[in-house]
Amino acid sequence: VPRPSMKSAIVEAGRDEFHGLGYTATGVAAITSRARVPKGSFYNHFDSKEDLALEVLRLYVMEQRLDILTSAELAPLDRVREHFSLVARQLGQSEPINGCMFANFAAEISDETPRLRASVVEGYAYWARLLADNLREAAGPGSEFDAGGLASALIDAYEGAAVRARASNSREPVEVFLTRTLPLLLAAVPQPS
Amino acid sequence: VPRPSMKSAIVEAGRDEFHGLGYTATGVAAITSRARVPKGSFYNHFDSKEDLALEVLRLYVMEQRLDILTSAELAPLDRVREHFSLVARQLGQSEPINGCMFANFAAEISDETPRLRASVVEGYAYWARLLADNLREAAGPGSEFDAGGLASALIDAYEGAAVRARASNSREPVEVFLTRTLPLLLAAVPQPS
Amino acid sequence: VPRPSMKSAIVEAGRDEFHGLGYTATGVAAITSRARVPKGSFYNHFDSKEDLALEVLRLYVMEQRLDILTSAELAPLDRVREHFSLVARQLGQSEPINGCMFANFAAEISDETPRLRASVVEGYAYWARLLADNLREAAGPGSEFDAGGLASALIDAYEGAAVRARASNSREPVEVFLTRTLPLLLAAVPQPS
Amino acid sequence: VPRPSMKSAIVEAGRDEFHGLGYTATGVAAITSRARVPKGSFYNHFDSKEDLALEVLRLYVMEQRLDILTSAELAPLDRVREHFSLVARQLGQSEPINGCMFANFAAEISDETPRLRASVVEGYAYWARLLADNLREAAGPGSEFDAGGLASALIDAYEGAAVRARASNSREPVEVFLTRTLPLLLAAVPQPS
DNA sequence: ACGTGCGGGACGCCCCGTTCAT
DNA sequence: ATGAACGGGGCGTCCCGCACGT
Repeated sequence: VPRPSMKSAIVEAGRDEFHGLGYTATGVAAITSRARVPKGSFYNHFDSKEDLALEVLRLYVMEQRLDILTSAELAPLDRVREHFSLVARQLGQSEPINGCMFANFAAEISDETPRLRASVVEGYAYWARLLADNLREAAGPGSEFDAGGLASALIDAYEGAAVRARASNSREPVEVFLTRTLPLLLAAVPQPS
Repeated sequence: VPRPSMKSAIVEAGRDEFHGLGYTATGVAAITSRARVPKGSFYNHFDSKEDLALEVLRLYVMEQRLDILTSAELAPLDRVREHFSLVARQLGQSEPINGCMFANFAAEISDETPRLRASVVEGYAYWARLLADNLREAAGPGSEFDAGGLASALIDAYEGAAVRARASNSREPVEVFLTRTLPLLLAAVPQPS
Repeated sequence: VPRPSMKSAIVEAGRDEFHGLGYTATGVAAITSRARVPKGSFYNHFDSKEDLALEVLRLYVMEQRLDILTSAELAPLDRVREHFSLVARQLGQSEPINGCMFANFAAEISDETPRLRASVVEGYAYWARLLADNLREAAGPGSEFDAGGLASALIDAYEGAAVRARASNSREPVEVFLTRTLPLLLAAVPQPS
Repeated sequence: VPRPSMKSAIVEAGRDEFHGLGYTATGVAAITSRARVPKGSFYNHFDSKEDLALEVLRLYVMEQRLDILTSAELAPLDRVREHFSLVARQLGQSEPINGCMFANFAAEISDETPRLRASVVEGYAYWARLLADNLREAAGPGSEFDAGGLASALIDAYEGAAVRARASNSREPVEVFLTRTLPLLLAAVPQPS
């Protein structure tokens, strides 16, 4: 069986088109065409283009190396470093550089797509929670420390690098994030004595 | 002198629509409707929607408080702090929060709009240059210091906060940036003894 | 009985509109309106207005009484006479007189519509070939005779009458062609002794 | 002053654009652009695009070598031969071949442009009258002979060759007309004994 | 009972021929 | 004499629903 199912083909095609062109600029026809699926068949699997985007975002979260943030084999801060190192390198590998799908969606979101907005916000929250847990663990018990704020700061810095990399189609922002921003921010984690 | 030009009305309407809905999702009809001009008048002033966006971006740069970055009355680092404080506060004032236009465009850019991409990249470069000049001046002569890298880091962090604020329609990312990220990054500027 | 497709309605409406107003002056909206189909349905069946015109031309060829040119019951020259008699009479029957679709398209053709040009040229060549075959057969074997040239001359004379009839909305050019030009040109066919 | 006046520049530009693209496909903007004339200035000189076309047609008649048809130095039939020889050669010289403007307009004409139709019909009638006069003179007094019919036949044959030449962008129809059709038709003129 | 070709109308960006006010 | 206003329309595409065919 060459294709497991038509639905997954649509999801993959939608993911790639959304990533490259953006949500609004991507048409349903472009998705079904890329997926080699009959045009009218789209709405058997998804109620709307927005529903497909929701599914795409859900899978995108699972593809990010969030599992590393709970790895038992690494120290908390090493998990964070390794996680960002992997996703940032991955960000700069595609040609052209399409940025982070969360940032791209976040920039396109408006009141027209409330479920998309909710999904993005939830994704950010989930990501921030995982990061904050590690930061808090690294700081050790008893230390007064806004782990949530620092987690958000890390995400923001990464997302900003992602959009700038997309716009310039350059890996330079990725390098800046990894060598400059990430170490500076992680240095703010109080070390247990 | 012919009739009073409606060009400025078109530009303002375009700026607001682009900021709120995004470049792709904004139709020319929505722009002319908001500007209260007939549809056909649009193309007397702009050859295409992309050309209007270029003009909107050009004006957006001029509206950002970049002048503060060359203020003679402030110390270099204070200029940077004041600049980001103003633009970040401004970012969080609109209702809903529409983010930074540069980040929004950056996330929508693809090979379909090469002139838009060039304009965004140029805008980032100009901004980074102004920031780097101040950081270098603050570090003092003779100090080994990658001012350009730190300037890019500052921009990335701000832009990431902007997109997250837009997605969540929340001022929290702005606060995180001002209270967390900005001080941490500026602390990396070496102080002249 | 298959579901009544709207494609044929579109083709017929396109044929009539093209014939009456010309290719450029006919809008897709006018076609769909005459065919009583929604606008978006047009592009389910044709990729462009030019593609519809190609189909219309194809069918137009089939509607011309070219079959008479291969009739087994007539002598070669009688086939030619009968063919032109039928198409010329048909030309003058519509109200108003819309001319020959080939001539009309030929006059509108430019580099903007290369496929249309190719189709018209091919149609002329096909027509000329059928005519030349009859002329050659009428001349008998062994006679030195430019059948192709005379076939083109016949076509040209007919097409000229068609455009003049269209312009003047008069049947007079048709009569001139049938009573004057056609006999004179056919008299040039050498008779086998 | 490089240009005698703006009006003549508009007329020349209109003539060339109409000839190349056709009346409907030619926009007023294309005309003023080619004429290097301000766009809004068009309607100072012409009440409408149709009025410009009327003027273009009027001048087109004057540019055809109709004067030869009244030349005192040639025999009547030689005048006709020379006239068609000149206009046909001229027809095949431009690159691409744009056909005869009369035929092109005739094919585009509909009830939407009644004045254009009247002008084309009048032009044909004038042309036919000049030709018929020569044919009648060549036939000599007292001969029963439909000079008007033959003149129309000549025009039709020429016009048909013109449209076919335009469509195919080939000089072959011109040659066919000159070497085939024209001699055959002129042979029908009765010679005075 | 499912999967899809086609229907369906609103809308995309852009340009039309024309008139107005300066 | 002209640059802009003006509204309607150009062709093509949007996202989506329906009803038929297997």
